[in-house]
Amino acid sequence: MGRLNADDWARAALDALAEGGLAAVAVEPVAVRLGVSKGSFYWHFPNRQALVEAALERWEAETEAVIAGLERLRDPVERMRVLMERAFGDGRDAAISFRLISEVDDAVTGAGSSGVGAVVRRVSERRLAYIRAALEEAGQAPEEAARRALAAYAGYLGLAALARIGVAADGAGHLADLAMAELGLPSRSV
Amino acid sequence: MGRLNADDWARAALDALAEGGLAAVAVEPVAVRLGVSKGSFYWHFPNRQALVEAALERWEAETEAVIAGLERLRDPVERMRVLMERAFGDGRDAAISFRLISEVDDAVTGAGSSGVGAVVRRVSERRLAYIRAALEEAGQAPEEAARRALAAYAGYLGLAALARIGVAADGAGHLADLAMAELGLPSRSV
DNA sequence: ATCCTTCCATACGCCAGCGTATAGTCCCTT
DNA sequence: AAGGGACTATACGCTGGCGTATGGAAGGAT
Repeated sequence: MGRLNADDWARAALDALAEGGLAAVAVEPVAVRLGVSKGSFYWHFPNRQALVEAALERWEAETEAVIAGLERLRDPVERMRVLMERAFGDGRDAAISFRLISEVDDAVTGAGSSGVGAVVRRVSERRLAYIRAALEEAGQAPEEAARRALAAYAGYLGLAALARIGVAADGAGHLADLAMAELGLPSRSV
Repeated sequence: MGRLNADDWARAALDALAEGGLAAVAVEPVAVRLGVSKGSFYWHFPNRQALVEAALERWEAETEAVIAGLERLRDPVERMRVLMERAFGDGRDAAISFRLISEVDDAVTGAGSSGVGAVVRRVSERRLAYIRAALEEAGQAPEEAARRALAAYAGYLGLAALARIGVAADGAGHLADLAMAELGLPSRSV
């Protein structure tokens, strides 16, 4: 592992975030993870805050990438099925999402000092809006779509949390089917 | 606020936990919250770990108290309705629950150094088992009851998370009805 | 071959929180 | 009133993480 660039640090920071939460996105620990000293870090970034922001940026970009990938599917039901299977198959994103939300700066909705709140809120809304849109495209009334999207995404977050402590068995396909049912969509091709 | 006892500290620690997560259950900050210096703390407790455990103990006891209260209701459907209204009306317990889960010691399922994992797992299972039992008593098949209980509790956690960042409007009664539907139970007296 | 840019290591000062030691203060008992 | 137990304040050393300063190495350009 030769020289590093800012992106290597951002990637490692996101990994640390998934594993240990925001507190783990710390300069010295991540430096150890990269087998390097923090002297390297302060070359690429001005401070720790910038590292956190870089990790969040990557996370947000991943959401956009997933959505962009789904857009190639014409059938909204198919899009949701692929999304659910992907969502419940991974676990990494759910871990990040959940941790981020729970660690949003103490001031509940207020403009947190670190700006984490804004990103988390933006990404959450984006995902909900995307699911809502797909459900409406599939023929559901706006109100019903909103309700189901919220229930499904909340379930996604909660399930990830429970899976993390080993309470919910994380059978991938099984959970995806359950989520599809909650969305009011058929699990297999009509 | 005269002299303090260990219970005062435990109560304050649980408050801190609800607001700022495990990291906020720190000796000096809680001392400030109590308007006292940490000299007091180390008289009542041997170390910080003991304070965390005391807070967790209180939290677990609250769960048992709620269950004990529900047991006075004969109809399982009624029990669940009261539980859901209480659950979605408060928000404090949900905040504690999902923060605790998300902050369980980095080693995912492993025996965490602080023992937080064990308590969280125990409480989560207890709640799920209680809901499952009520659903079965209400006539649902074991498998269905397990599925619905899990979905409802996961939704509870996720919704609390989303409400925290202001994404899900937290209309109390509305959410309770939604949860009852997810449990496959009627929202109002038959 | 030398220089300059890029990247990294080491050493330092700083702060917050943990835990300890020590010296109180208040109140209750006798 | 004197003594002792219950509770608290203050001061200290220690650790981990932040940020700075400074001095290299490594490799391409000339």
